Amino acid sequence: MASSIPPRDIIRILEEIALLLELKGESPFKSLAYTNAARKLETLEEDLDGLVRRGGLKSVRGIGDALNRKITELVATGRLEYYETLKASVPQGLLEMLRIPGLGPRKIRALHEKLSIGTLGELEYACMENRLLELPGFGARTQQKILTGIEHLKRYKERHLCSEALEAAEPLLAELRGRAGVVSASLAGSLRRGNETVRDIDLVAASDDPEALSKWFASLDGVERVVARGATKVSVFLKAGINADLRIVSPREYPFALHHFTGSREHNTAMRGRARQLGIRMNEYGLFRDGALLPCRNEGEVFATLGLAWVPPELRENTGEIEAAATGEMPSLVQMEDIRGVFHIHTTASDGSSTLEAVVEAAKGLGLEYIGIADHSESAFYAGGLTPEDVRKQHRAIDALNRRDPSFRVFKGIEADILPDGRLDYDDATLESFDFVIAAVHSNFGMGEAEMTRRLLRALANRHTTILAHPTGRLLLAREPYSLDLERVIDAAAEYGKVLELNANPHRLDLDWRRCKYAKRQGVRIAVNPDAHHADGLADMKYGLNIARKGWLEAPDVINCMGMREMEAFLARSKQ
DNA sequence: GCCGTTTTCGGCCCGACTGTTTTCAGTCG
Repeated sequence: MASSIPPRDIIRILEEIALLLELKGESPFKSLAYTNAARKLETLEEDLDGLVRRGGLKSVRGIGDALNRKITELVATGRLEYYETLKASVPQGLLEMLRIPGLGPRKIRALHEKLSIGTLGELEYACMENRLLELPGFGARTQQKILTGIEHLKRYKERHLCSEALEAAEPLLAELRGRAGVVSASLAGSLRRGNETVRDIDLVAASDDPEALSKWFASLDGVERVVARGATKVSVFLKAGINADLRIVSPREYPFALHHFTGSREHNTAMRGRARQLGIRMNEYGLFRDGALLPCRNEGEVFATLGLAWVPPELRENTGEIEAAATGEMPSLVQMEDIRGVFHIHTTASDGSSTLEAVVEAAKGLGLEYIGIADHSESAFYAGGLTPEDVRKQHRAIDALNRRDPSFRVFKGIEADILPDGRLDYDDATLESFDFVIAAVHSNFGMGEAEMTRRLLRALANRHTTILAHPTGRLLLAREPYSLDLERVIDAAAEYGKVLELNANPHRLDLDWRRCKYAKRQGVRIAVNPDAHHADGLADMKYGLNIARKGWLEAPDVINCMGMREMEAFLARSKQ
């Protein structure tokens, strides 16, 4: 029984059912059950097909009889009759309307039932004719807000790369921290949790004069307009094209608020559940036993009060971090200071814009001990791929550099195209001449799952392959991953002792953090690679490190943490 | 739709803000 549908489509369908149920006015708890189930599947560590086959789905907490049947039907047939019937009974436009801020399922239902509005276009037109004013609960401001929201949907995407959000958020945070009267301030939300894409910027600040701070924040230079402003919360839309929410709390409340607004919601719910077991009520204002506050000076004490070790924000997704914090098994996550060298760097020899010498200097400036050059291979003519003659020339240049400075090592590598049949695009003699080979798919993305998986398995089986680059080929917010059986690819990497790349470019961040834990458990090591096309691109390592941490990786899991000598031995060994 | 050391029925996290009301419903996180 091979699945005809990728797990991410099943997750999407469950999420859509949740929204459709809300739009139909069904019990919000029923809708929540679907959202929770989607969430469970998303963080499932076992292969979904296998789980369904052995009937283990039902043992997943949050999946009962009904969801078990529905997910099984999806896996087996690729379709779900319940979903199709449900979908057909709700106009597609209503789903789109959920993306308008201030419009939720109930208001949308009213619009549909009372004014027969079924599309965004109809909604916009009705607003312009002032027809929303007829409805109870709607007024002129709501109507204007909806019009603005529609305008927005047209102008901006709803999600942002973490890199872009950070670029907008960091100056705000710096201004906040520099402001007199601000005792503490921090990023919060998905940005603090290190997610690859975010919806908005969340900030938390401690101050004894919230009114003044809120007013000042709303008037900052980067603010295009104020969305909402109350005593404890300011929401602004930035000129950078992203929303920023600032929560202002008292210094006493700060640790609790920081934890609360960092989330994730799933993590918070689980934390509250744990608190309740201990007879403690938990909310953004504090931990309370019998109504009395249990004071905490920082987040660490909040966790400690619940008998937990501090959980790094990246892990707060309720995927086992609370259990680990309870049993003293919290991983010691990899950090920038552990990084001794980086691979996957392009130079002017192919499509990079910095010379070999420039990237070497940049890497030394960052305190690295070694780098691995990996320009494109011959069949990547779009990127100026290297002919075997170009390769020999580059190797002579690298040898000269290594002779000049024995304290820093430049490894000779290549980003070799994986041809559609899974072969690498150089002959054995050329492949043999590199210290390492990064195998990568850059063409024929559209092949089916079985064929793509075979292609990657063959590339991994190649004795010259050291690292598999950007394993799924996704471009965040732009291109879906190619279809492949990633579990099998990870398993094969484990079997052949190959390294998987965690591409640190903020557009990729591929391998996905949700799969890192599985790779780690299979014993696969990860290379966090900047895929730099310019010396400045080395700075992208910070995004890759975020994701590695989010994937529970520790220094021994990441090959970049090896020192130069250890790396020389490792590469020599992997060539045999 | 899920779940159970108080429960197989009756809960399901909960508080702030907005806009429309004149005490509250809807939305959001």
